[in-house]
Amino acid sequence: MERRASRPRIADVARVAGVSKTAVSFAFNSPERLSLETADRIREVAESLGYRPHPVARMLTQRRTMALGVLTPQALSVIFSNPFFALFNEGIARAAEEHGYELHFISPIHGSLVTAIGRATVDGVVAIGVSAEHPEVGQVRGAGLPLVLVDSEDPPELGSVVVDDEGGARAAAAHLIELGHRDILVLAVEAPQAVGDASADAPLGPRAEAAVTVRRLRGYEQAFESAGLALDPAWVVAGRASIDGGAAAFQRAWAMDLRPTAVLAMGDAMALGAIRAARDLGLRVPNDLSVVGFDDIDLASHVDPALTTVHQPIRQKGFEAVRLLLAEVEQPASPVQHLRLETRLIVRGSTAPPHGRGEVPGTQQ
Amino acid sequence: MERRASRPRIADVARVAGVSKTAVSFAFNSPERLSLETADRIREVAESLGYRPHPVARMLTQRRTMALGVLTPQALSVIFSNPFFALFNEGIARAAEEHGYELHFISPIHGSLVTAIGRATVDGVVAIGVSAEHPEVGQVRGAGLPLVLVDSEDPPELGSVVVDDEGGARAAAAHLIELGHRDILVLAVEAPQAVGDASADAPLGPRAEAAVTVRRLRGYEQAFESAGLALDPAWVVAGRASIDGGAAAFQRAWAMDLRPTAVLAMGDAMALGAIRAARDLGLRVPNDLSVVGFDDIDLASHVDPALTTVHQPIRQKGFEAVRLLLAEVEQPASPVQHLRLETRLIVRGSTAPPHGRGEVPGTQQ
DNA sequence: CCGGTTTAGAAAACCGGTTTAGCCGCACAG
DNA sequence: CTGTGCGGCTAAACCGGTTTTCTAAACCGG
Repeated sequence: MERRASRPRIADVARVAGVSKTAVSFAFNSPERLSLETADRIREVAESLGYRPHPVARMLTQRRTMALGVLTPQALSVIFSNPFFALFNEGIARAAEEHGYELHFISPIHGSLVTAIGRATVDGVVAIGVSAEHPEVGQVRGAGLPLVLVDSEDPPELGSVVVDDEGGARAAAAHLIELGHRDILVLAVEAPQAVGDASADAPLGPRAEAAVTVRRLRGYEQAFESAGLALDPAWVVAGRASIDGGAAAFQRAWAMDLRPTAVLAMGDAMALGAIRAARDLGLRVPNDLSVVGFDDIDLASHVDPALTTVHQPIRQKGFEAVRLLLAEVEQPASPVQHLRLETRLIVRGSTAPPHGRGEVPGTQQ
Repeated sequence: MERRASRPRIADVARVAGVSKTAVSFAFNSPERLSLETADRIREVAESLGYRPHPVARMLTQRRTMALGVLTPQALSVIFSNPFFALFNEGIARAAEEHGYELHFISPIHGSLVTAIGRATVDGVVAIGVSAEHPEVGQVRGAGLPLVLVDSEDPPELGSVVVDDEGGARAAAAHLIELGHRDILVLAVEAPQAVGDASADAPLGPRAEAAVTVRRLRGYEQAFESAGLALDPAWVVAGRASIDGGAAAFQRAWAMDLRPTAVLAMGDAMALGAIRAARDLGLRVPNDLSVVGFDDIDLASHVDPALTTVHQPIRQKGFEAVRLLLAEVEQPASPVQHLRLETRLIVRGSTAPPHGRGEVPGTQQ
């Protein structure tokens, strides 16, 4: 058995078959330009040698990679441990495989997104958590790659997919107000401290994520105003967008002597954290404290009580982003498209009137 | 503003700077071979033109891609929605980014893993759910790529990372037996029906997953035998490895008039499904039914009651697989390595003595 | 039997870089 | 004054394919 036999090249096949490289290439790519007999013989030889065209060489000549990039300022390991991305990636993946494209994740390498982009061999990029002010956007466009933004519409000449964060937030706040709550704590997402260290090349995600935070906050405010109330900035506490972050933020608020009857969390993970912290303080949810999340991750419907939250179509967001991107990739002349998807409030078991006033829904699945 | 200006090539930089392509290349890769002055001037010109070496061309000459492949027989969208893979990918990602490698997911394209592998531009591959009998293994090796197997040791000449499935299963069964259970239902993972259709090129995952199933089943059996009992094949029911699959399997067993006091599920999702189904039948967990899972996914400790399960270090499995792979990639001479990681039983709230006999642990977090 | 069109395949250019071999001019040793 | 070594850079080969251009033989009608 042949050991360490380095991969056969097209020239090897040509030599063994007694033809030119051209003929071998034709045998695979345009067999009609060869006699049936020759084409068959070449393919047979190729098979026996275990020949496969080298994918990199192929990309170089064809100027396509048949791969799409998913650009995120977060580290890869974060992407995969985050339930939001799990859904988003699922949508992205479904669209990509439907069209026969592979997926490459473009995330900081040794802390640098710039080098990661420089290495990416893709035909187009979907970027999430990134907008105009990021130098990365310019770099991708400089490379001549189509780019579709998710959760940002900022450079308006780029394709984009966003959701109605404002409307969703408005509905969430209105729901609590309608139930009779007045002392409402808002848990905002704080900008994560970049990726590990403040590396030389990038003030990363913060601002783009901030945009989402701002939109949701605006939605909350609108609901307050519509009800003739005002959102006291002292009742807005920021924390990391995780279970622990939510718990910590709630505890901090409690320590500041805030005694809310309800919580508006900007993410389900934070909401779950708030519930945990509240329970540790002896509060019952929803009897003593109502909690509304945001995003509607899978877990939200599986906890007890099931979480009232604002649903946003995360899978679909990924799916559509790839769809728009592929339109640009496959017909470069086509106009960029903008898409805005709806959000909607899903009332489950974690909200009720304050202080046990009125009926208590309990666990209504 | 320059429109559609196609990406500058190295020749453009050379022309503008009045030097050869070689000099430009040196300016970036071996500046010491140029006078400081020339190197600076070239870099300046390159910068002003927005030049970036074309990554594909670079890969071709350097014969490295600085990317690793994650090979799975499952569709990409499955990978991202599965909590097991979420943890596995997290480990993989952490190791890859630590070493400055990108990650490419190699999953069936239009149902064919073979074409996906043919397109993959990577320096090495980690394969999960795949073993000797799969033609894909041969293809990867034929391409001259280092390959590390996860959850299989079958072609022994390949690097591998496995966990002690047998020992974990033994501990799980022993735990139930010790609590006094005798009527124990086993929920096995059934082979998923390939990817969509029975496409021409691949009898995919089934057999490799079956190997894990077999190992766990053997572990259960061993515990039974050690206690002088026997595992009745009629009490082994197969189902899909999901919450719904677990629920369905439990219901099927119930319909067959099996009345277990405990369940050994080969995955946490199945265990959760069994719990749901049992509750729907009016059973209380753990009072009327004890349930033990396998894997210890994140969710396991967050449900109520928290799930007693066999912990396997999934993140670590991914991390170590990449570590072994990189050793082969970076020093091709190095010997392949085999790693076996431990599993351990984690007793939480979903198990108790049968029929409320003895004390009831309740929710002990 | 001849000029023109097909057909089958080869030669060469190309994709966009890196790398090897080598050239040129200058300083320095003999 | 000549040979040698070296710094600084270039020409050309190369990576492994695809694609364009070109050629020789077969075919074809008149």
